[in-house]
Amino acid sequence: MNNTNKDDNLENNQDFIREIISKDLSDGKYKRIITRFPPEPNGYMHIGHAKSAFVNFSIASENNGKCNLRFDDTNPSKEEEEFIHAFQNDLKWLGFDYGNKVHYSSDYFDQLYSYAVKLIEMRLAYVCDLNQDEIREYRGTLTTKGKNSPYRDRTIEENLDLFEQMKNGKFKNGTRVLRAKIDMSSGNLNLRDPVIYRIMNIIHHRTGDKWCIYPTYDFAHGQSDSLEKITHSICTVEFEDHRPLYNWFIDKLNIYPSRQIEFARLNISGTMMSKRQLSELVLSNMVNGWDDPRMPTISGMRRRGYPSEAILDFCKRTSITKRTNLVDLSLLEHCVRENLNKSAYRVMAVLNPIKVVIKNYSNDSFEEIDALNNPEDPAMGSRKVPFSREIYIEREDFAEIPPPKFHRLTIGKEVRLRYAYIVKCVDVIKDEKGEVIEIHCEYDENSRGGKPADGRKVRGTIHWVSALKSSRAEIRIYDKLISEKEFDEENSDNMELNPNSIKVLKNCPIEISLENASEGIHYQFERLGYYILDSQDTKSGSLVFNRTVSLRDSWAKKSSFNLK
RNA sequence: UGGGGAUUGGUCUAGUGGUAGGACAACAGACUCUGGAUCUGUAAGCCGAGGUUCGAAUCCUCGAUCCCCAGCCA
Repeated sequence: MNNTNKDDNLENNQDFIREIISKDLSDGKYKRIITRFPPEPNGYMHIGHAKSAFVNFSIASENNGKCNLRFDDTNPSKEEEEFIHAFQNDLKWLGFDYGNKVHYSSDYFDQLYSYAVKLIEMRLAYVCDLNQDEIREYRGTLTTKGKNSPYRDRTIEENLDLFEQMKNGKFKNGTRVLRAKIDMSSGNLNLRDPVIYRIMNIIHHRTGDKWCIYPTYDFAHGQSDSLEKITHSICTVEFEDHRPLYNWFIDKLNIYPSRQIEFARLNISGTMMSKRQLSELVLSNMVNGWDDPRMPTISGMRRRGYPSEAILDFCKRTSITKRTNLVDLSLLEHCVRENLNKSAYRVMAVLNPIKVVIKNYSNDSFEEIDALNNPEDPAMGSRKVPFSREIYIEREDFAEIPPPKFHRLTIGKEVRLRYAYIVKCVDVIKDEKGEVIEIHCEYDENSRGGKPADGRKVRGTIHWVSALKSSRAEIRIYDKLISEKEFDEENSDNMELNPNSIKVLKNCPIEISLENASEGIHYQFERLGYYILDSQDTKSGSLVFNRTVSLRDSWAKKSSFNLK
């Protein structure tokens, strides 16, 4: 019984946010939980967003509540329609249900404007004529207090009039702002009379030219939460010191009290998660668009072949805390492999081919060998793979002078060609430089299917592709985007990609059944890794495969011989 | 004497005064027609110093280190 309890506890482990919510529910504070996922449409959705969406959507659904998708579109200078569509597409692909209503902060521009007027009327906001530099000067520094703006004590009437003129486009960009009147001596800089409306003569993607003043994040986010009756507004820790401001507006405006709760953002080794850096990669063409398979974007991962279930599983495994973290990429890859191992079709392809001639096999014929589509799941059936006198194998699978414990092909030794025959290497042919260019073997005709008739053990099994009857493909191998473990956010000189982040192999022999490969199907190239057809660059007759992730390779690690 | 947050094996995390547990990574072995998968095992941790207590990762005190904040970005 103790054991049972212990197991239950382990499974029901609650993070601190779920604890808060459970308590709020049991205290009767709320009847129904409403969360929100509030991306700014200024880039594509990435795995960090996915984590946040996962937290918000799953907490809502666990409690029979709902989660609103809300685009935080208060800054028309950065936001674009394209990103809104892309986000919705990615969200759907991941399986998040945001119902049929999409919310926008811009839905509340009218309401927000009247909140601002209300604040002015309460003497809690004022129009400030200081320019940007002056505002910064007056704000003080981290260790010194700020001082009051000379415009802080304008009359309500004057403020109302000026604010209306701001709205009516009477002033140029940057000449005036509306500020909340709080406390210029606060230790929290967010409370030193924060700007809540700024003049921007820019067309908004949804409201067009209706507005030339736009609310800032601080003035829009909390009130939008409140208007949607969001019970728990979950965001990342860098907003922690905005919370007093968030609460200040709710309090002064006397509106529905949403509660902001912060948790640490997700970081993954070998990649970067900042929207700024990611868009820089795209804009500078350092990568090939937002859906470049090396990108940590959802569209990049999809194109690379990461299944949505694996991404969700990863989000679930990286739990919710406030600590700064750097999750090892290997956890994500583990989730991907675990998912794909069960579902991917096995096929054979050779990345670095060398020709093998089977001297005692008839020259002019080929035969069809049965091969399992997935040994993990016999229900996935089998297929025919053509076998012939000339085949390709992986260069790494042959060694003239084998290192210790080498279970592959070497002169005088036997190896099994997967699903086909046992072959023994009898000779090699070298070029002028002494490099092996062709391997000569003899096959055991009584080992069809890979089973020697006399039952002898053959330790090594290698993959192969018929030279007579096969196809060709371009294969793209990816590695981590950046080589440094972490790198400086602000220093863009540091934006150096891992030079090996992509490797393109052309004209690789692949099993002929792959000519019918279709988009979105996951394949395991046996002994190599998981691959998927590239959705952008595959044309009929010219196949391009992306490596999703390699198979774990305990030999490569062990063997200094094989180190690349 | 600015404000806010955090600190458990290499990494992520559980623990809420009573044997520090899990996952990833690593290592060793078993098994195997994928050196895959699977299985078994090994190593590895409470930031530090005091205190309270029969007993402290947990409570108290002092200290250390790291992260965030000086956008009219979010």
